[in-house]
Amino acid sequence: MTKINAPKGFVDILPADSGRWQAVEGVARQVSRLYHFSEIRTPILECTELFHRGVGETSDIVHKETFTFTDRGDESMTMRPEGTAGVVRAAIENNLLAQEGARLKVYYIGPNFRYERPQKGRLRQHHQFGAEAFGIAEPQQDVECILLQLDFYRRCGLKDLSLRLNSLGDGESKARYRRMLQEFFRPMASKLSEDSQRRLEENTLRILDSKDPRDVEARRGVPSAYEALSPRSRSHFDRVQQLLSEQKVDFAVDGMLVRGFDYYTDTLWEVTAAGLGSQNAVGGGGRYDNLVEQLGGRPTPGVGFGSGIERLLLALEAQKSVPAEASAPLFYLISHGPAAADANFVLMQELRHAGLVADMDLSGRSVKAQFKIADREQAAFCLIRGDSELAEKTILLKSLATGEQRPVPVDRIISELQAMR
RNA sequence: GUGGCCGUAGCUCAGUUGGCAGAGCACAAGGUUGUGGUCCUUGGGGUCGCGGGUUCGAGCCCCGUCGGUCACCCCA
Repeated sequence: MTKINAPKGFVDILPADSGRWQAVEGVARQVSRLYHFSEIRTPILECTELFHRGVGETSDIVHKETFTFTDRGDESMTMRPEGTAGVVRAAIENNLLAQEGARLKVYYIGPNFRYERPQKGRLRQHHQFGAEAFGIAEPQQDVECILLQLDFYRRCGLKDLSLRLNSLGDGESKARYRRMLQEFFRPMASKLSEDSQRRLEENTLRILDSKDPRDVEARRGVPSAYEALSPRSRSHFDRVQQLLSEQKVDFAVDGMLVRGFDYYTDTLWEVTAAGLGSQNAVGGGGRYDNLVEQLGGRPTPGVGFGSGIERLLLALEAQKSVPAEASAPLFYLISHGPAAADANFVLMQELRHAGLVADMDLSGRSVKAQFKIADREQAAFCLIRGDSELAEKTILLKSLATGEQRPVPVDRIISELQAMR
């Protein structure tokens, strides 16, 4: 039989790693609760139309990176490439934003799918912790989302991160800036990279964050987005910065920061971290005041972020602070002979019912082998029984840390163990 | 979609001008007839990614292919 592998860019999260995932997810849930965001779980599969209307036809993510297929009913379906569009769809569909003045603060943890070539920090299935806040257009809401995201990193122990901020303004400001850029770049179009020459008409803003040296050179003296901002967008962005400063948050305004979704308006931000390789963004977000209306809801402002779990774990690993969930001590039962093994199998279940983590060998291995397993599994204590203990109605309690052992009457063993837990 | 690098034991890797496929770790048994970690002995493990070609002979050379990885594009 030929071996079957996971699809390219899809990876297993193995027992050796799942503790780290649980730790990080635990922090996400805890910090979300503190900021009074509630969990929402939306489907992984959505109608393709949602992402075309939401994320945008011209964005690369929808244009060439979606897992899209036709289902048995001839409907075009797409594995979600990001979290926001589905959340907005769900909020509209379930009338969570139907009332005037409706507010909604939600978070999610789950997988996203993008058909790309894998590299360090990039997979075809990756996981994000994200949060979205609807109904508040004030800059305070942008800042609350940023603070939530940074607090998440802080509680995970992530150091060495930097927050970059930009504003492309509302729809009119964005269109104005786009025209300014086209006028700026057109006279020197031939000096741009091939990609950027194409972008000039289709996706002008993207020229700003190109890494190609020719583009870096060409955009010297390029007008900043701030110049194109409407007075309202300008004061919104100023206020966001002011509020962040009041919170003593370090940030840098980066006029070259552009993000991949078409729906962003006004504020957008990105957090980068050390140790991630070339793909160094650990999370990013922004405001999307037109998205709810675009997807058929009542006009409702929104702002939120998404943060990559894999990249966070990579960054934590690089800085050598590996999160781990505190684990309860393991009690490993050791049997000499089949009669003791039978008795221990019964006792093991009593330990578990008493809330103690217990395990034992079920394959009749030698006592020595059982001890080796207990050691490998990092058991805290061994409970040892043979014929003589059975006769005396005792069991030996041995600490694997100190090597000390003493007999304990079987009918008192559970209360003894609970006392030292 | 494009480019660089890498595929040999469960893991990390050696393998000389083409000449009997190896080491360390891990795993198993024993040293100790009822006691782990350290130590010693022994043992099981291989389609050298796959398919062709050159050759008396290929892990090694050539062609193709698949997979992995890093980078570009783009993004978490």
